[in-house]
Amino acid sequence: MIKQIYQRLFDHYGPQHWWPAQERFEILVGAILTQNTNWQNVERALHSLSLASCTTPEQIVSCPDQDLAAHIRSSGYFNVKARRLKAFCSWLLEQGGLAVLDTRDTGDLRAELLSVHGIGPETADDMLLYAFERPVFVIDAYTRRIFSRVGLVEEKINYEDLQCFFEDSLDADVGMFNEYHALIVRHGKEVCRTSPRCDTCVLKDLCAFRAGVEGPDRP
DNA sequence: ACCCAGGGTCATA
DNA sequence: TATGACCATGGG
Repeated sequence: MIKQIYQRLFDHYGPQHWWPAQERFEILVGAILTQNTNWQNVERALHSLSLASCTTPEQIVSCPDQDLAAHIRSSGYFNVKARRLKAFCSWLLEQGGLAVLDTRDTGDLRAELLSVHGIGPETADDMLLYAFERPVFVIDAYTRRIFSRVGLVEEKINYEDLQCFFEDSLDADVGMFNEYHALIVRHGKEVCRTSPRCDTCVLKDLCAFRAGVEGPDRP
């Protein structure tokens, strides 16, 4: 069923070409900036960082807090995210850079990322999948919403359990994990929002909701 | 005027 | 361990 849903989303939306960034470090920065934030606002912040020549770990750690916060202003939570960016960049530098981290075991790397201030499970997994190209399935609010709505998992399922649900059901394929998560976000943005609009949904027949009619076991 | 967005931390009970 | 407050901009 999980593979069939992937096929349907892919057939309907096509390839999403994620992560929308050019350099690996930009992916890592974007993963922090996009926390609970629209990607369009993140792009402005990334552009602003670029204009300010604040595009390397060294430049970010040496940038005054006030200035860094100003550069990423458009991405929201700018004081919080400025501190998180600095924490991540100083960690990255003390680890010896990306090339060193590339040699690390995926499980160890994930645990170390989670130990950095401001990096939680989703941000860590974004980094692991899209920047380190490890076969880790990214979970987000859309994933939980879509897959509980089609009745495959409980609505309150926790992050790790939902992640295992995907990773146990699918081949560990980085390219497919990349596309699947991107498709879930795309689908979530277009159709499956907080209030169901299943009339135009590709997963219409699977969803507990129907257009204008509630499912029998749903409030 | 509302609600939401590609979360995470910290303080409380 | 489990909720709730908090962070904050920009678009619909």
